[in-house]
Amino acid sequence: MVRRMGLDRETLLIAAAELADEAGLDNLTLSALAQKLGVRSPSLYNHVNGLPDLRSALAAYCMQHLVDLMRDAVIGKSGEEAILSLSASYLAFARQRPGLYEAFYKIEASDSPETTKLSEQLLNIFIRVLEPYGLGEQNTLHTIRGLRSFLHGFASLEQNSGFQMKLDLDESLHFVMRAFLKGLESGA
Amino acid sequence: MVRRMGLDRETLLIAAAELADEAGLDNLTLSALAQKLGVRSPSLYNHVNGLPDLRSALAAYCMQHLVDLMRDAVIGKSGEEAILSLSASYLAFARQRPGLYEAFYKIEASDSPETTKLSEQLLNIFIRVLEPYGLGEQNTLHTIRGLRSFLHGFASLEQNSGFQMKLDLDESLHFVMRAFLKGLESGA
DNA sequence: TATAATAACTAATGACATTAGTTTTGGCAA
DNA sequence: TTGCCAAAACTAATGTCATTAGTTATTATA
Repeated sequence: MVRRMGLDRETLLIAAAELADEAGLDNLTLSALAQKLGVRSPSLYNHVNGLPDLRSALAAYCMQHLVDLMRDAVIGKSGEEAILSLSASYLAFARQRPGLYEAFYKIEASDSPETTKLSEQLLNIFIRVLEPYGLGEQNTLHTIRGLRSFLHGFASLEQNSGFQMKLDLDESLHFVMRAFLKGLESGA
Repeated sequence: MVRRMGLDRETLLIAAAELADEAGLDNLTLSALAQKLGVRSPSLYNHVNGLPDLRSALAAYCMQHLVDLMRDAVIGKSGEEAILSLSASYLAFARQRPGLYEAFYKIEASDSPETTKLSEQLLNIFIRVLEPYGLGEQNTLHTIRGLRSFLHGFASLEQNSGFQMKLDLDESLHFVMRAFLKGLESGA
């Protein structure tokens, strides 16, 4: 049952992610990808349903990375330490894989069962990590929205050179996160 | 010196912004814009230096709106009230003009003297509004990075249907902002 | 009214994505 | 080993873009 010859979806995705990281998601074209893979571009349609499907697949691929990374980041940690570790990992990933991260946040809308499932897994990590704060259901969800917004916004501004100031990025992250968590503790 | 006939840059930008709002920035093509304006697409080059220039001009146009809006939002207000008002205005704008907002954050890098100037104006509004908190220079800048990240991330997730949960968006905004500001007050 | 500048136009090119139809190839059953 | 079938590659063609070059029309002003 296993095809030995030619491409498979996995290697195609890996190459696509590399291209996106190198040149930006906008420059990930089927032409360029085909060329990188030593193939004519219509051949890619045997593995991927056009450019939209490729981008959606990249988003899922990215989310899978993020889930693994973030689970790893909180092992053996709890409370503030866990949240800070998780945040730092998130931003480090966005820095290392800018094109892949771009694919993730330019889809975001759960456009496939796979991304929906991964979204839930991400959500659950946040919920678990916030348990020690005892915020209650509603406020936990508000808090998660806050954390996701902040992390995504920070990553996005970083990518688009939105931070011009000569000021250490990690210090900014740390300062802001500590302030927010302190506000949470003091009972919002 | 004033040309009476035909297009000018202003009406072109307004039409472009409308198109972007209706169909998303990706679907703002020179073809579509020309058609909307009753003109052939090469004619647009008399007013705009290709698509990249158009998008950059839209970004500046958006920033000008934002500066005006945010200045207006804090008139007669100070402290927490001013910051909450400013945040709400920012998000309201992103909701109302999604395509225009997209142009803004997909450029962001100060790619022209105009956007650089507008960036500084935006920055100064934040600085002024944070003065009552007496955070000192460094921490003020960290805080501004936090606010910008959060607001941008929130707007971006909202636009990409990143918030699936049945949970009021304005309440999330309010909860998160209050927690953060509380954390700031308690001396980070 | 004639001229110079401006802004529209047509035509052409090249990069894409995508589709249809054809050929090649490799696993598997006889 | 041989022949078949399905998968995956290919070529050819189409249509949509952005962009450039070169041409025509129009308007303000001298």
